[in-house]
Amino acid sequence: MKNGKKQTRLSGSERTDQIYSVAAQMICERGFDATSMSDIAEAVGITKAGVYHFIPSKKELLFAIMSYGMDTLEAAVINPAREVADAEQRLRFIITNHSMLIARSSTDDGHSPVTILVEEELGLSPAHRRKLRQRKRVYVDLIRSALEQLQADGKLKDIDVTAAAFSLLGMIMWLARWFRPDGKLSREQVAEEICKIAMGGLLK
Amino acid sequence: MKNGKKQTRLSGSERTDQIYSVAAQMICERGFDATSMSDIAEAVGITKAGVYHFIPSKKELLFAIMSYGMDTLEAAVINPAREVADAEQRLRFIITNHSMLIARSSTDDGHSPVTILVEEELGLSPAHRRKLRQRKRVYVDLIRSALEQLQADGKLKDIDVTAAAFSLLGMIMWLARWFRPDGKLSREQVAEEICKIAMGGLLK
DNA sequence: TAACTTGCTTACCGGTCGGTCAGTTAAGTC
DNA sequence: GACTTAACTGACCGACCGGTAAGCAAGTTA
Repeated sequence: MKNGKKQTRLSGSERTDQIYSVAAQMICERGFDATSMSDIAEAVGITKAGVYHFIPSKKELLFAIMSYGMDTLEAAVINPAREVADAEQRLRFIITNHSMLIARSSTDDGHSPVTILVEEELGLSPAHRRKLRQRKRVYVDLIRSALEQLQADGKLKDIDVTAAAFSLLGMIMWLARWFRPDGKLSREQVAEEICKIAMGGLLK
Repeated sequence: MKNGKKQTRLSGSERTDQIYSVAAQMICERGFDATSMSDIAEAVGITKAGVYHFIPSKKELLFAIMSYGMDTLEAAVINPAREVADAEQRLRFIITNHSMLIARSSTDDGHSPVTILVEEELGLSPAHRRKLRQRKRVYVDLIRSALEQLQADGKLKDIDVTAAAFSLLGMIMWLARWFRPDGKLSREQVAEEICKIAMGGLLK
């Protein structure tokens, strides 16, 4: 111990959790390439080699963080949505809850693992990219099937279902780029606005 | 000349144009960080030092490419839109033409300078970022003012204008992520679909 | 107390990055 | 053919990257 920095030794799982958490925050704020393993190590308070005692590689780290983002989305939006029987209510649920999730994790200069799901695909290996894409496809299919059901019920406007599904997602994901928690609209309000606009554009 | 590669000497402006064009394509396809100056040099057919004879730095290169993307957007969408007197028609013009522009430059694995305007902000210096943000703000203000005019005319639904403007942009920008020229919808069709969905969500 | 495990450090590796510099070579001009 | 200009090369630089090997030191177990 040469300087005043705290030198607390942590248990393996504690340290691992801390590394993932710190790395997630840094990567979301500054980008994957702009965040070096030494940066992460310094922020955690140990050496780079110390980090590699717990983490196999930088790519695995990114994959784990993005998987965590997907886990969050599934837990907060996708799985609960499946419990909603009515198609229109299910769609409303998806829009508002996903919007809230994005808005909740937006800060002034950083994003959460839920939002970098989209941005850092280039850093992944082909195998990892394939896995995450598949999970995303499940989500898109959930939205599309809700739209198709509405179409079958004659409630949908005369629009292409695919274009509708992705336009919906675009509105929601774009939130991360402009929403500010200290703005004039609260998280709840902005989620409500997006739901209004989207449902107005889709339903007859 | 050691191998069979062509060794045509070009004039300064020709070479400069070629470098910008090749670099733009590569950076859009593979990302800014994943494209090294040596990669660009090799693709152009000269040495890295040769590239630096025409280009001051990598950051300037990125800024120039993104500025070009913004130029394109202004020429194809923003400036012509100002000539449309009716607010509703102006909004329709913006949506369809911006969508067409995005769709036109989407390929299977690459994007054009118009689409990376969004993705590679992190690679810019603060001063450059500020300049581009200001140009983007002008565009957002154009959309917002059209919406406000519609609101004053009582044609707009009861929605927040800011949320509406950004939702619109989200739908359009997201196109770059899912539209494929070989898909079942043509560029014109997809632009029309987005216009329908958006206008349906915004207008009474 | 001795053996073992494990959290962690110091020192280092090969490789690549953006960028520079001192020249070399081709083309244009007089 | 001499001179100038400008396109371009080859060799190199320091910095930093992701990742590793060997060993130390603190806690656990026998």
